[in-house]
Amino acid sequence: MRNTVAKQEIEQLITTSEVALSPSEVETQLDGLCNRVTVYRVLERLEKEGIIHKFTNVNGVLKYASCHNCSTQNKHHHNHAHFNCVKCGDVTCLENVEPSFNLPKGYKVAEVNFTLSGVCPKCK
Amino acid sequence: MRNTVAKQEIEQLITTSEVALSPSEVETQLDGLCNRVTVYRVLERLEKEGIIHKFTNVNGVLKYASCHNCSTQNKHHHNHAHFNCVKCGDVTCLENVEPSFNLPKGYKVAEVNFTLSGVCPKCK
DNA sequence: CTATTAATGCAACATAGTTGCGTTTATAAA
DNA sequence: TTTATAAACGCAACTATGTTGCATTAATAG
Ligand SMILES: [Mn+2]
Ligand SMILES: [Mn+2]
Ligand SMILES: [Zn+2]
Ligand SMILES: [Zn+2]
Repeated sequence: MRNTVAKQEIEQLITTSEVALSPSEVETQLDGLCNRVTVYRVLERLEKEGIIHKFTNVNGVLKYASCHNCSTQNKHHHNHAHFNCVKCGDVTCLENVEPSFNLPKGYKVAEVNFTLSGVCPKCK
Repeated sequence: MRNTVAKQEIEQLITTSEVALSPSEVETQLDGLCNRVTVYRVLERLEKEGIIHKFTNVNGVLKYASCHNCSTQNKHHHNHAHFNCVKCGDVTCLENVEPSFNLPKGYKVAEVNFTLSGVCPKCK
């Protein structure tokens, strides 16, 4: 994995962001630093390295946020909730909120996507 | 709300389906009965009437499934889990699986999207 | 410094979903 | 039964999101 300018900038952007970002939001904030396609590819790379994680927002749009205890070795574990505020539009990780649930016999879970929408504390 | 052919067929299709359907899957199964745009519009109408409910699948694609205790009066309540089998591709409602979780103070939840992916009992 | 190949840019494509507008048709009133 | 009305529809055009192939550029190992 080469340490390119695009990679550095995008990593910086996401790890310092308070909110989760979509590829198009990343592209906008980079303001022409690199091509749209490169944004997608770099985000994919960063995810493989365990630096960021992705999830599908309530509306179906892909979002990325930084990881806290992941790496290429330690596989991603992101069963935590994500919250989408309908007022400010912010989408944030709720790292400490993990849903508990009981599946019927026979289901084997690989991935959990738990997304909430509503009003965040800032907008309340 | 007028009782059109397209509406009847689409309602039939979804309420008798064992799995949740995306607009394009509905379109395919209708085999040219109506326009693609009409599919989207009818699905929206059926949802407003409390006949079907929608959710965002793990991959971000919209899915619809029939409701069991909803109506225009009784608002939608669909906090139940949805399961996406990575082998057969089926997406199903797990009506009896509702996640429990504790949010930090100040969050007001409006919608819950809880989607699981993995292997279903049939494919195990 | 040079060779290798990962990473990039570009163009073209694919899929999902939306919008405006003129036409059709379900329904209720005459 | 006929007619008027607006809900529903079809079509075309558009936006957003994401992907792929291929030629070019540039990070890095030797
Ligand atoms: Mn997260
Ligand atoms: Mn359901
Ligand atoms: Zn907010
Ligand atoms: Zn299956």
